[in-house]
Amino acid sequence: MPQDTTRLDAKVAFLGDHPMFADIARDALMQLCHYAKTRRYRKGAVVFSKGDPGDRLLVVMSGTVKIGISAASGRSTIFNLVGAGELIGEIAFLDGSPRTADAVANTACEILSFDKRDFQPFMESQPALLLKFIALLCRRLRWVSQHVEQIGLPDLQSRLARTLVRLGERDGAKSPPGKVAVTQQELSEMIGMSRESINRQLRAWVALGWLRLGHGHIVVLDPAPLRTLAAEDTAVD
Amino acid sequence: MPQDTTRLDAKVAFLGDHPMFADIARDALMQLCHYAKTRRYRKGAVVFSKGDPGDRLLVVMSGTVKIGISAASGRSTIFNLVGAGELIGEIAFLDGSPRTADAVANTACEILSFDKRDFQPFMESQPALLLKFIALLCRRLRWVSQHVEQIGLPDLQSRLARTLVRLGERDGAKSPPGKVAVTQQELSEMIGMSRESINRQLRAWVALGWLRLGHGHIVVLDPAPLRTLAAEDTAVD
DNA sequence: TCCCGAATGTGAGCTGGCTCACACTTGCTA
DNA sequence: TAGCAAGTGTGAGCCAGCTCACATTCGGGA
Repeated sequence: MPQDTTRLDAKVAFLGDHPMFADIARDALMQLCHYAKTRRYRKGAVVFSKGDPGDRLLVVMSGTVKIGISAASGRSTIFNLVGAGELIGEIAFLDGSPRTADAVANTACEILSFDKRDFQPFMESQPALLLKFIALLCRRLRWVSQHVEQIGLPDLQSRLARTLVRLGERDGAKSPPGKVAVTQQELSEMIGMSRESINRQLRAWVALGWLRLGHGHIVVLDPAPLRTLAAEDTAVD
Repeated sequence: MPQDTTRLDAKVAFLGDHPMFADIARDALMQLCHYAKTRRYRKGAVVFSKGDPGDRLLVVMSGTVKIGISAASGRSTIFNLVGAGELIGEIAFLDGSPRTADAVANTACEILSFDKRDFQPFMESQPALLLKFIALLCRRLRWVSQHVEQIGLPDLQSRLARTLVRLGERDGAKSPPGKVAVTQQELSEMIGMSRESINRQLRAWVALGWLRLGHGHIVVLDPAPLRTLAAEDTAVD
């Protein structure tokens, strides 16, 4: 099956470039890729839902995925927006309990998945990989903790500023520096404040020349004053 | 030095009972304990501060420790209140970056600490221990993620209810079932709402017979209605 | 090229929770 | 056992941000 070989090659190439898997011996990687499945999702498709068994580890190959919770009331909270190269669903996968959040395709995307049955024995035979997972979990914890910090920030201004800076630091190194691909609706769901209020604050910052707004993205022109606003309690060192 | 032997025995006994270290061979454990230091802190003492190098792994032997951030403005946010047997400082320890939060003794307490120099080589030679750390990090992530979920809950009622239920599930199995050792001030710092508002809501629930309030603790008499209030968006299964 | 849905922009009230300012209660400790 | 600090209880006013209700603008398909 030439088709399968091609796809296998694509998977091996992708993972061989991935910081998480790069150190793994080529033949072990090929072995692993044999078991990995890729699947395409259209925008808005559900990748997994809160409560599902966490029996697969997923890697985003292209597109972006929204990790969050949608309440029955229609209200929803976004924990994280992840892009190509990022692992998702690793928590439930690693500790064997049900998924704690929903994952929804934010754009059309392609996702690689490993079955726990195949991946776990492999993982446990590779202490180096365990260490990578530990590093990944630490990174996630830091990210989520920063999120919790904002609960302490009382006003919209600091919360929004902090979120923009945080997103900017993570994604802003792309094509136009400082560009963050996020809608105001999404910001609202990350921060927990209304879209309207967020829009008003963003406009105010545009007037000051700190930002530029576009459809579905924001360009941070001058991160310095935002960082100052966000600081407030990072006055540690 | 008989003194040292006694203390060593105490450490070995403590760790031997600890779920994280119980599986480790006795002699390896003794080896490890040789390097471990114990230290007492009085109430309010700083165990570590945000920005410090994360070069030690700490285990609370007695008392409770507050993990959080104190802002320059006096405002502070509590991430977690941890008690005897719990590890603290594991994130910075594991990923080698500075501490992301402050740890302050909430009561007088005794804390065991491992130096990274001593512990790391030991850890990396024990894949089983790595898996335990992974499990620990997953538990932490779940805890913190639940915290983030509340950002989405708009009103004080649901946020407070959820936090009480969450604390109750964790600590409530103690002597009087449902007793949570937390002050209203602490609740306020965890939830990010004012102590006064929290007090008013708690009183309302006392009037309904759901709670009993004491100095420095709350007894949840009837968790069911609280759980309902907290649910709102956990309407998954 | 036209259309449609998604995203953004903006005004006008209303109100939950904040702040400030106190009194009261409890339990430790000297 | 008196005193004091920490924790709790409560009123009054005010305002940031919410909700509701639209208009507008963009961008991608048929």
